[in-house]
Amino acid sequence: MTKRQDKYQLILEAAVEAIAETGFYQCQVSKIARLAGVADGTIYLYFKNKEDILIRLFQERMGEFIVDVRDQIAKCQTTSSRLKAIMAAHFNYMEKNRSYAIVTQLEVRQSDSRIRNAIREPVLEYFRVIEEVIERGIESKDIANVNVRAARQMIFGAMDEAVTDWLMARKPRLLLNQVEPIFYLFAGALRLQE
Amino acid sequence: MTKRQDKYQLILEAAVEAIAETGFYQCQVSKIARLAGVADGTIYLYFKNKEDILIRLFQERMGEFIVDVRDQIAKCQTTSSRLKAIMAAHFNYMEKNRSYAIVTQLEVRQSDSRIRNAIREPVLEYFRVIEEVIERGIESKDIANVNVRAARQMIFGAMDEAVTDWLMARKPRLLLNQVEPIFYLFAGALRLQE
Amino acid sequence: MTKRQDKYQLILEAAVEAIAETGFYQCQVSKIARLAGVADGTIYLYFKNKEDILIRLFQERMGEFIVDVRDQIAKCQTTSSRLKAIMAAHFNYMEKNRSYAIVTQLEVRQSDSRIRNAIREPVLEYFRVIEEVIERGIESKDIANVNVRAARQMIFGAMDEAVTDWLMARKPRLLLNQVEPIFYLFAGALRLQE
Amino acid sequence: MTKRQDKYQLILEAAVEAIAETGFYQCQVSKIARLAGVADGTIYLYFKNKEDILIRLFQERMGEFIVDVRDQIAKCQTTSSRLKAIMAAHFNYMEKNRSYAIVTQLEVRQSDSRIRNAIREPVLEYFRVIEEVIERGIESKDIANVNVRAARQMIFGAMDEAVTDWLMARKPRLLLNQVEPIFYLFAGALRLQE
DNA sequence: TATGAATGAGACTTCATTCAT
DNA sequence: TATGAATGAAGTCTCATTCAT
Repeated sequence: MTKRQDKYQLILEAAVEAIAETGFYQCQVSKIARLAGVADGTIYLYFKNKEDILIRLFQERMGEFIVDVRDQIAKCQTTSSRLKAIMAAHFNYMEKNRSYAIVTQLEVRQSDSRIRNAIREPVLEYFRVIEEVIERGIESKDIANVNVRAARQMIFGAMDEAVTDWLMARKPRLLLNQVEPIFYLFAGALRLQE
Repeated sequence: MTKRQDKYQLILEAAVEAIAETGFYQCQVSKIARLAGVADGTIYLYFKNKEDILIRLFQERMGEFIVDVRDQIAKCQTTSSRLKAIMAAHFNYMEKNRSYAIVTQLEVRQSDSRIRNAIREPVLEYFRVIEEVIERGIESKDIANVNVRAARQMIFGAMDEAVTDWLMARKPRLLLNQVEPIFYLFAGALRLQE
Repeated sequence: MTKRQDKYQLILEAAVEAIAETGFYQCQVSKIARLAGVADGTIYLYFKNKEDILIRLFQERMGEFIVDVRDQIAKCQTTSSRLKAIMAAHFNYMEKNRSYAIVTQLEVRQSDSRIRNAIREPVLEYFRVIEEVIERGIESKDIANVNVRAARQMIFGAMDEAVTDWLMARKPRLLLNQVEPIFYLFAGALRLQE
Repeated sequence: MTKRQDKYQLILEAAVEAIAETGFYQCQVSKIARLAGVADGTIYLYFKNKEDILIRLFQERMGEFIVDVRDQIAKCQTTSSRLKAIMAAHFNYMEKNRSYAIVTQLEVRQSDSRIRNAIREPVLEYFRVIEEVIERGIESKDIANVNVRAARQMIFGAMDEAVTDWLMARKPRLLLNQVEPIFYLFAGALRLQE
C-alpha cells in the first residue's frame, strides 16, 4: 500500500522532470519510465495513459499548494499580510519546485481540451482563494471597492508573469526578492490601508 | 511576388485557426493545408517545417501588433493615456483576432526551446514598449519611482490574465470592458498623477 | 493431487468461458485467471503457456466427448441407430456446453500451425469414429457403397454447420430438433436400408 | 483512379497471402505491407485499420464469388445441374484461390463480433442462393419436400468440410474430384429425380 | 509553382510471462 | 503452491516530410 504510493509518487516526480525538460508532447513515456527507474509498462499500472499523468500531476501538486496557501492565510490578521502570504507561498512553491513551475507555466495552457478541463478545477479554486482575500479586504474596508475579478486577474497575472520571467531569466535570480516591489504595486492598486 | 505573399498569408491564417482549435502538437500540417485550400506539399514551399509556421506566425502578428501599439502611444501626451493606449490596443487586437489570442496564450510558453527562443524576441520588444512608458512616466514624475520590471510584469500579467479569462469564459463577454477597472488598479499601483 | 486436478479443471472451465466470449487471441490470460479466481501466475503452474491452455482444453473435452460417442454407438445394433447416436451425442454435447461449442467452431481451424497440429489428432479420431460407422454400414449392406470420405465430410460438415447456425441464431432454438430433418437427409444420401 | 484501384487490390492480395500463412492475429500489418511492396503507412491510406482489411477482403471476394455462382446457376435448366453448378463454382474458386480458402475456413468464424458481423451478410447471401435452388427444386418436384434449412446446412457443411479436408491434406489432391461422390450423396439426400 | 500519394521513423500501449515474496 | 506487481518486447497506427508528376 505504502509501496504503491511510493511508486506512484516516483513516477510523478520523474514526469515533472521529464516534461519540464522537453514539454509534454515532446516527452516520451519511455523517458519518464527511465527517469523513474521503472519499465515502460509499469507506468500503465499507475496511470490510465500519458495524458492522465499530466492531469494527476497537476491536480496533486496544485491541491497540496492550495492547502498550503490556505494554511498561511489562516494565520494572518490583516489583508496586507494575507496578500503577502499568497505571494510568499506562490513564489516559494515555484522556487522550490522549479521543474513543476516550468510544467505549470508551459503546459497548463495546452489546448487539448481534455487536459485543460481536468486542470481547470484546481486553478479556479486558487482563483477563489485570491478573490476571497480581496472580498474580505473590501468588506473590512482595508482596500477600496475594486472590481474583484480585475483585481484577481492583476494579482495572479503579475505573480504568474514574475514566475515566467524568473524561469526565462538567463542569470539565476531569487524569485522571493520580487515580493516587496510587487506588493508595493498591489498595495497601491487596491488602495490598501495599512 | 504578390501572389506569393498572398498564399503565404493564406497559410498563416489557416494555421492560426487550426492551431487555435487543437493546439500546435495536436494539429496536423494536413489540417492547415486543408483550411488554406492548398496541398500539403505546398506548405513546404513557403515554410521550412511545422515549427517554422508557428514561429513565423508569431513574429509576423506580434510585429504588426507592436507597430500598432507604438503608433497609438505616439499620439498620446500623458502617461495615463499611454497606458490606456496599450490596454486598448492589447484587448482590441485580441478581441479582433480570437484565434490568434488562443495561440498566443497557449504557445508563447512553449517548452520546446527552439520555438521559445524564436518567439522570445518580439515578446521582449513588447515588454520594452511597456517599460519605456513606465520609465518615461517615472522621469516625468507622472508615476512613483516603482520597480520597472515589477510594474511591467504586473501590467502585462494582468492584461494577459484578462485575455485568458476572457477566452475561457463560457458566456461571451466584452474584453474591452475590462479596460476601466484594470486601469483603475494600474493607476493606484503606479501612484499615477492625473 | 485431487486438489491439483480441481484447480486445473477450474482454469480450463474459466478458459472456455473467456475464450468463447472474446476469441483466443483477444482473450487475456489475466481474464482467464480472474474468471478462475486465481492469480495470473498460478496459470503457469498448471499450463506451459497460453497456447497450451487451448490445446489441453480441446484435447480434454474432445477426448471425453469421443469416449461418450463410442459408448453410445456400442449400445446400438443398426447403422441407422448408430448414426442417430452420433448426431444426438454431438448436438447434445454442444447444447450442454455452449461456450465450448463456440470455442470449437472458432478455434479448431486455427491457422497457427502449432495449435492446429495439436488439435488435429482428437478431431481425426472423431472422423475415424464416423468413418467406422459408415464402413461397417457398407459391409453390412445397410448403406450403399458410398465414398467413405465424402460421406464423412457430409455428416460431419452438416452437423458442424447446424451447430454454427444454432450459435449464430438470434432467437434461441433447440439444436436437438435438427436431428430428425438432418437424419432424413443422411438416410437418403447413404441409401440407408432400415 | 485506376492506379488507386490497383494498389488497393495489391494490398488485398498481399493480405490474403499473409493472413493465410500466419492467421489474422498473428500476422503483422508490416508483413502485409512488405508482401505488397508498399510502406506500412500506405496500408492506412486504403484501409481504416487492420480489421478493415479482413472485412473488406472477405466482402470483396465473397461478393465476386456470389456473382459467379449466380451466373452459373442461371445457365442451368435442372435442379441437378444447379446443384452441380454450385459445387463446381465453390470447389473451383477455392482451388484457384488456395490462400483465400484458408482465410475463409479460418476467419469466417471469428469470435470478434465486429469482424463476424461485417462478414455475416455476404455469407447469408450465399446461403440464400443455395436455399433458393432447394426451394425451386421442391416446387418443381425435382426433390422431396425436405427441410430447407437442414438441406442447406448439409450442402454448405459438406462442401465446407471438403475444402477444409483438402487444405489440411498432406498430399496434394484435386478438390474438383470430390464433386461426383458428394453430389451422389446430395442426390440421395434430396431424393433427386433426374 | 503546385500536388498529394507515399514514406517510414517512432510513439503509445498491451499483455504474456516471470519471480521475489 | 500461490500471488500479482513488474517487466519489456512487440504491434498498430500517426503524421511530418518528400518527390515524381
